[in-house]
Amino acid sequence: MNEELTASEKTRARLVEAAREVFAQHGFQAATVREICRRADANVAAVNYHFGSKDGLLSEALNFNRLKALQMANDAADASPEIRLRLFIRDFMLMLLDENNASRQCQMMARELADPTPALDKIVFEAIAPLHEFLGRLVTEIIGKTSEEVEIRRSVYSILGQCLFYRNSHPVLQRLTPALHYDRNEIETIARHITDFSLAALRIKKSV
Amino acid sequence: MNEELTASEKTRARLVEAAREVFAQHGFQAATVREICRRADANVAAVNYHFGSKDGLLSEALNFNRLKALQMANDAADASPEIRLRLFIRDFMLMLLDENNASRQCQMMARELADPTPALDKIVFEAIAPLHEFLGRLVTEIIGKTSEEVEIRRSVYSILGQCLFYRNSHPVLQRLTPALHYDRNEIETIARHITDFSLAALRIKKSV
DNA sequence: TTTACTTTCAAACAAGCGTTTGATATCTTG
DNA sequence: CAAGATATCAAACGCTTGTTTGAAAGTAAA
Repeated sequence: MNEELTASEKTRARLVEAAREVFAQHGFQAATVREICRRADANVAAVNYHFGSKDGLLSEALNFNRLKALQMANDAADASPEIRLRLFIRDFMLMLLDENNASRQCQMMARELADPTPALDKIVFEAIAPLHEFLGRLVTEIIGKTSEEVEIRRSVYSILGQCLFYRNSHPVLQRLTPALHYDRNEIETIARHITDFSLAALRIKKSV
Repeated sequence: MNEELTASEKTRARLVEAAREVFAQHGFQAATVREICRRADANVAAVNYHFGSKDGLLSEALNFNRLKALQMANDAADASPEIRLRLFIRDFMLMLLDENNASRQCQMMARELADPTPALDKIVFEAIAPLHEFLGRLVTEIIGKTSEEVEIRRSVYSILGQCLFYRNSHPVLQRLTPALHYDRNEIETIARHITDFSLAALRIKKSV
């Protein structure tokens, strides 16, 4: 995979990968250039040489391809909106929570949500706005087009809020139930719960 | 109100109040003692003189009385569990979102959830664990005692996740819908939505 | 008023941060 | 091979952080 890359390009790639790990784990502000370089086995000056600044590295590390691919695959799926919602929540939670996840962009994203950084605008308009619109369409399909837009939006918030809770409150949940760890089974069970909970709520709205 | 306090006690009180503002706004780590002291009109050394350290100030600033009072009042209310859930979510959201809220402990708490600090243990065991248990009892009353404990817990997470979303994702939501601002009406509408959404989902569980 | 104690203050400290520097090593190319 | 561009490195820079210091100001009791 790397045999066609120059040494310099390898360093860049290692830095980006290490940055994703550290940003996802600590958040942008708490992450330090020195730790990123330590993990990437690179010199402290490497970040500024290759990316200009810590901000530049963040921009480069942000990549929403997997999140976009997930939505496109879901749109293409030949299934009812209820089943597509179930599918999406499952895939989304796997992205959010799987600790062995190679693509940590989603985790980084979740971390940035509460903590504005110079890159928040890019995150919001390239990834979050489309994600909200995607979920809005799905919810509209489920409860029908008669609902007001603000009601659709609040339902999207209810779904996203449930999903993000497991990530945002992870340190707390781990203290409350020390045995907790997110293996694939656990994540899928959580996703099933969120889907059942949300679909039950949406069905009521539909019938109203 | 302050006429019985010595000058030293007044300084302490100003520091605690300023700390609550700054911690709630920026989070513990991003908050600086210099800004706290500036707002409290005190010298930079005052924090360490009166509280030993920034951590000590955080411990002092944390105060869960309002959150506890809210739960006790709710327990004492003579109403169905559904109505008590509605009441709680409304009061909780008013605490979480009201920008003119005099008691910012809840906002501070919400900020700490994703960002472990030395005070997280205190927050978790003095405030969050009781809050989860409180909601667990309420949910149990609604869906009946036949449900498994883990299912109750996940429903509590679904409710809390919806509530906290509006706070945790506030910077994002404000970029997505710039007109957004949380006045009392808006907060109560949000609380109503979360309650309706959650009760609809819980009723399904009840009948299963 | 004097004495002892408490509280405030400007200044400095040590540590950590992102970033810059200039020399050294490593490639690429004529 | 030699020369020029590119990449890495240890070291330092300027800044901010939480904290400490020792003197000055304020307070209270004898």
